Amino acid sequence: MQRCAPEAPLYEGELIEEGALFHALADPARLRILATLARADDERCVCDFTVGLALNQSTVSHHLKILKAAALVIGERRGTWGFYRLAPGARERIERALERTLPAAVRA
Amino acid sequence: MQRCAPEAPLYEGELIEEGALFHALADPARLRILATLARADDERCVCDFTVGLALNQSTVSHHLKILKAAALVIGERRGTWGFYRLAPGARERIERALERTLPAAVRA
DNA sequence: GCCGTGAATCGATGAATGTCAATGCAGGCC
DNA sequence: GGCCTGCATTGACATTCATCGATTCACGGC
Repeated sequence: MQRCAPEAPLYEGELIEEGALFHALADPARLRILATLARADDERCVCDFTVGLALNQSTVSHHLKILKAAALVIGERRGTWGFYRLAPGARERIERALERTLPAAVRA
Repeated sequence: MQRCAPEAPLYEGELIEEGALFHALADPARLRILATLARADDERCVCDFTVGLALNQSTVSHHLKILKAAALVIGERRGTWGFYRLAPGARERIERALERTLPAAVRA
């Protein structure tokens, strides 16, 4: 392969963390969970999602685990029920990841 | 299963399109391509990515196809070489998808 | 036309993922 | 204690995906 330009290094960052964060957002079921929590302003029971999404209970639990691993939600268990809420600063973390990838400020 | 609350519908939108958009961002190689294009302010040759990323040429082409399908980049072929640039409004589309999912304005 | 070159496409393969059924676990209630 | 209930975890399975090698395609130069 011959070069079409003398030199052209590309962005050096690895963006592994950003990829993992966006990956957690790459599923409609997880997005609906996040959208619901964002509009709730308080916690929601796990059974809400089991009923609302047309998904098995174990599948819902699986998605919640992924969202928790990505630090987008926080979960708490009280008695028999489990409650989840949006993690503080969840949107800000996504916005920062987006800013690191596609800076809004036009380049030099 | 018994309900922990009398009624609790969840977010009604399907968020399929948003999921597909975030999926395009859910890979470090694609993020590096986007980050490079965002900082370039003009087009970049495909061979740049083939050299820069430690990936096969066909793999790079595959990722570029995904980014193009997500309308995040636009590609053009001039002669033997192929050139890609960031699609106008790419960042805005992502921000709107984020806004639909996690509205910044606090809820009613 | 015939090569050479860069990029796109095809086919295959191994890994990761979403989903469900079954099981395990912790807490409440009798 | 024994049982029920809601959630988490495990195992299995089908699908999707990232990656590569080989092939094909489009263009330029001879």
